[in-house]
Formats: sequence, C-alpha cells, structure tokens
Amino acid sequence: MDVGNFDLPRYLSVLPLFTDMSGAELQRLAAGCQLRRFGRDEMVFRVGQPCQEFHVTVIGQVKLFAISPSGQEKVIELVGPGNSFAEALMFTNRPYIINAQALTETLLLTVSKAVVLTEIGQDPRFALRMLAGISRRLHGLVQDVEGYALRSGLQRVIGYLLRDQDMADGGRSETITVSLPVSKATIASRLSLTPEYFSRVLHELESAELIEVDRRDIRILDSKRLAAYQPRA
Amino acid sequence: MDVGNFDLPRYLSVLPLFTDMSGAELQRLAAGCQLRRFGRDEMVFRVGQPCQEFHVTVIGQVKLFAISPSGQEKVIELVGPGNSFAEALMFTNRPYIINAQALTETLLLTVSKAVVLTEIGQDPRFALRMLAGISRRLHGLVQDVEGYALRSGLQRVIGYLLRDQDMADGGRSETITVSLPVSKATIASRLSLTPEYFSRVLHELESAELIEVDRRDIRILDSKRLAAYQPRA
DNA sequence: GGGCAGGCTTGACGTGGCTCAAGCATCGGC
DNA sequence: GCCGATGCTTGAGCCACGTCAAGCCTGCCC
Repeated sequence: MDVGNFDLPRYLSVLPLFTDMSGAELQRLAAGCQLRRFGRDEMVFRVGQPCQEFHVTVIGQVKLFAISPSGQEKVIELVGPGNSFAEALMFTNRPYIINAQALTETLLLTVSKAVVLTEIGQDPRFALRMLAGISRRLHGLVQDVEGYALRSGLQRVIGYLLRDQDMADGGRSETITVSLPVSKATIASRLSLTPEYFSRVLHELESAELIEVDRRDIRILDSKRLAAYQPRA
Repeated sequence: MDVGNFDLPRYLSVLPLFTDMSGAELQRLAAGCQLRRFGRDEMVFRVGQPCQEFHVTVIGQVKLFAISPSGQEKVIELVGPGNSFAEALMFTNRPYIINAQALTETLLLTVSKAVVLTEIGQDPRFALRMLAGISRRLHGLVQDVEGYALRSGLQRVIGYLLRDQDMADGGRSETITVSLPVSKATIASRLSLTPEYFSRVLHELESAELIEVDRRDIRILDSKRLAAYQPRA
C-alpha cells in the first residue's frame, strides 16, 4: 500500500460527493483532508469521542458497530472502498454514537468538518449532494429496519447475497460468485444473526442446490430460484 | 379543528427548521406550503408514489410504516405535532419507500420540494438546518437498529417509557405519567413486538410494582428502578 | 512438518417471543 | 339501554433462532 504520491484532488474528483467541482475547489478540499493508514483491528473512532470530520474508505474495510452493556456487538454497516461514513454526525454537533474499526489493512481519507462547512457556504450544489448522500444512507437504514422486523433470518441472507443483482433480465441461469469481504461472523452480525445460525442457513441453501460455498466465495447457481426460495413446509 | 385563519408564516417560524428566517423568507416558504386535513386512517402517501414535498404534523398523529409481502405491518416511526417527516426522500429523487397514514384527525403542513430547493440555494444556513434535521433522524434510526439487535423486548418497552426522562437528577421517586399517543398495538409494532407480548410485558412491569397501567396512561412509579429492572432469574 | 490460533461448523438443547383462539371491556351509535 | 365494533388481555402451544460446548479445518510460524 504505497501512499507516497497519492493524487488527492484527483481521487476526490472521482467520489460522487465531489463530482463537478472545479480545480480550485478540489484544492481547497484537499487541504482539509488527510490520508491515514490503519492496521487490522485498529479503531478509527469510538462512541463518545467528539466528531470533527467524516471519512472515506479508500482501500480496505471498515466496520461500524455498537456494543451492548453486556459486551455483545452488533455490526451496523460495513464500508468498503469508495464509500464514506459518519457524514451525518458532523451536522448534529454530538459525539460519535457508534464505533468504527478497520477490519483489514485500511487506507482512510478523512475530511475535516470545517472544509465541508465552508464548501456548503460557497456552493449550494455541494449542500444538495451532501443531503442526497445522507438521505441515501437513511434510506438504507430504513430498509434494514424493515428487514429485521419483517423478514426471517433466511430471507435476510438471501437478500444479502442478491443485493447487487437487478433481477430484471432473464439471465437467471448464469452463476455469479459473491465474495464475502469480511469474516462470516461479521456478516452474520451485520444481518443480526449468530455465526452458528448463519452457517446453518448457508448449508440449507447449499443442500437446496441454490448456492455453493467455498470458504468466502459463494457461487449463486440460480438467482431467480434463490430469490423465490422458501423452506419446505 | 378550525383552520380558517391559520397564521402560516407564524407557525413556520416556530419550527426548528425555520427559525431565524426573515419575514420575506417566511412569506416565500408559506407560498409553497399547503395545509391539509386528514381523517382517521386516511393515507397521506404510499410506497411507490413520487415524492415532491415533505410534511409537518401540526395536529394529530401520523404513522410511518412498511408492509411485508405477506401483509404484515411494521411501524417505523410515529410523528406527532411539531415534527416533520419524509424530508430525506426529497433529496434522493426516488418514490416514497414507506407508507404514511393519519391515525387520528390530523392537520398536516405540506412543504413543496421546489420551495425548499430554492431556499437552500438562497441560504446556506437553511441547508445546514436541513442537514441537521436529517442527520438527527438518521441518528434515531441507528439507535433503533441497536435496540432491535441488542435489547430484549422488555428492555425496549422500558426504553420507550423512559425516552423523555433525563435520569440525571435524583428525583427518582416522583411518579410521572406517560400517555400513549396511539393504540397499544401500534406502539407494539413500533417496538417490533406483537400486541400480545407487549401486553404481557406491561403486566410483568406492573406486577413488579414499577408501573401502573390505566388504559393508555402509564404511571411510572420509580424511574430509577424501572431503568435498572431485569426479570427474576 | 508440527503445532497452535483463528475461523468455521456441528450437535444437543433451551427459550424469548410469536401464533392461534377465546374471552372481556369500553365506547359510540341508534 | 342495547349492540356491535374496536381494542385489549389471556392461555396454551410452538418454532425460529440462540446458547453452549466440542470438534475440525486451514493456514502460518518456527
């Protein structure tokens, strides 16, 4: 992971949040950013710490999670390359309400609150993009809540495996491979399941010949049938 | 519910979202608003409809909810007087992803997307307030997700009953009364419980002499003990 | 290549919360 | 003042999912 000559303005311009920005604006932004490397399991921030910035995962995987009084952990979100997190916290003037931890060697771009506020004052289109970004996140959380309340564990797993498939075309029979970006236990927590139960669900799908599991690679044999699957009565 | 001479600009100025706005701005905003009355059980909007506005509950109660393929319903949020909803949807340019329904006679203030976008272009401070509002909502949803995953049904009920108590002072022994704004079944769904189980939980708390239930009024006898309560082993 | 650690699976068992089906109270309408 | 609708409670039984405790791979390090 060589970071020496990382072209910050250029990288910024690729992010959805910063498209259409002028060179000067990108320069200003870049000035308020820093690149930081995190080792596996290193904490990015913790509940209660003041929030003066938001973050973009450039390389690696970051886990956002909560911890119960009894020490149990719930993964709220996994953030991979090109995605940002903790934008919303900046605007509430409150400390972080969740924890963030690198799951692998990770390169993080940190954007200071100050430069974001300046840019919002300068360019309403930037404010709109910020609003759109946070709204999309909220949208996603609403769907998570729906899923936790209305769908069984099995259905949530299926939904996760098919999250990037559009289902529109008739190409049902082509087999796609989904590679889990992190450990199964982490995915399980993201889906609000125990690792044990997640394992059993995968095996059920496997013995129904809908998927094949090889370590972290899951081959989806028939998306259409998988989407429609219900356990035998 | 007399609406005839409702002073719209004045009412707007009271909402957190629109504080510090000049008379002229308030006039502009008011022009893009409409007041509407809804009868009990009347739908405000449904999943899939295009979203061209956001809403403020002036009087009454609105239920935001999702429905599963099998018809089961999950209440995502209850919105009472002075609170707004569906702001986030405006910025994603997507149709509504949840349903909204009036639970009682309700007076709703509807603010058009157009006037909001104009105002954001005009005043960055307004954009910031919009961001803060949506961020607070996101914050709340994150806490809900945490609660669903990490707390038992009993704990969620206790949390709901104590949501407005600050717990800081030593005034533990004073009894407060919480009045449920809507039916118990609706609250139960909000907490992701069945009505039956919600009823049993309330009875458990009652027989532990922590609360007294009289229809929709719940008297909290000892907040401190209630907050610390755990069922007997 | 041996051994240990982390990640995953497997089995046996337990349980929180859901379902189904009655019963009961309250209230508004005629 | 009765009558149905609506909302709530209660009991009995059940199941999806969790817990606990071994066991088993697969690297990886010496």
